[in-house]
Amino acid sequence: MLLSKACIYAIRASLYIAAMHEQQRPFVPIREVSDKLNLSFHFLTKIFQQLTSAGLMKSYKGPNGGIAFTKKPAEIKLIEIVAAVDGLGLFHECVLGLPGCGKNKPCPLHDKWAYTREALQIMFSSTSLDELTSKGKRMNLRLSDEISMEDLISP
Amino acid sequence: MLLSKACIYAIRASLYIAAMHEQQRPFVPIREVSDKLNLSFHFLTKIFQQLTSAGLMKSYKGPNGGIAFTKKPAEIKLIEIVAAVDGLGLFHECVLGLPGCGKNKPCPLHDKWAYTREALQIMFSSTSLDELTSKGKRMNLRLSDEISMEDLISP
DNA sequence: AACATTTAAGACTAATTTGTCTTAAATATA
DNA sequence: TATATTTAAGACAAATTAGTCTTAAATGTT
Ligand code: SF4
Ligand code: SF4
Repeated sequence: MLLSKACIYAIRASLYIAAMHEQQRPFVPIREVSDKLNLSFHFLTKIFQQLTSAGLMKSYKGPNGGIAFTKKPAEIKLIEIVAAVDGLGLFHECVLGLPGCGKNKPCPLHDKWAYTREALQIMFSSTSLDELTSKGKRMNLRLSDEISMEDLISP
Repeated sequence: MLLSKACIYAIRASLYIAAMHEQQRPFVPIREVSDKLNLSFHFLTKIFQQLTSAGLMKSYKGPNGGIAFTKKPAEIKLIEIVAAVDGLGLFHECVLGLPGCGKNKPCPLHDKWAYTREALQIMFSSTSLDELTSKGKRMNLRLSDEISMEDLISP
């Protein structure tokens, strides 16, 4: 699996929150996200704690509280979420799990892997949340096996 | 992590066996592989069982026994090993873990992911074992944090 | 036949990831 | 102040992956 479950959930949840952000609802309660996306509330809470401690989100307790991004969704790239949850190893490490990739003489797999690894990195670092949410309303970005971005146009 | 540990070990071990194959030693004892590559003998045994039951390898018991490929290393692509151990999900499934990728309207991530996913698939399906072992002798393909392909030229 | 070598199979343990639950702290509102 | 809402933190449990161990079966050698 490319991304851990926690990381996948983090991205899906981020897309939901980005969509709410566009509707002038910066702080979204975690419970709402977990309900809508059919994710475990407590598990999601822990995931969001990773995102907040990475500086990507801020939280507010109490009624009308919730979590919100610290930047506009247009400025948040998917790779920041991946980095906060799974780390950046995928984009730097050896596909065969050996230490010190490409440090000395590169191996014969290296060129191919380095190319593919960079394609991965480019994909995650060139895609912003708002790009997906705005396109998602037209293009059927699903956030769970039940709901699409389209369903979120009016909450 | 892109590939499971089992899958990584399978590839490393396959490269070792392919190198031995080129030296006219088709059947290699699992113990030799686990010793040289510093892998758990029993764990590796189970991994090889997956490869044999997938038809990729054959085994022979008793003295001078071991395991060997059923085809020449030139004809074995890395993706066959990945398929036998981790399956082909990586090359077909949604990066966000949602079912039915691209079935209905594709999502906005789809084009990017489909491209990257195909790059992965091409990398594994265009690379054969002998390509790595023969280049590996010149180019420093490591099989563990200790051993390079170069070290295997004379056993 | 007896013995040593080697893979097969499966039970078992350990580590990691995933998910649940409880309690505490912060905040808003009445 | 009392109460309801919400995140924080951490203990706990379940599931998956990784790794170990024991016994059996097959094969070659003496
Ligand atoms: S050079 Fe190739 S095998 Fe060596 S560490 Fe990098 S990707 Fe892995
Ligand atoms: S279209 Fe995109 S989000 Fe939808 S299943 Fe495929 S990769 Fe995943």
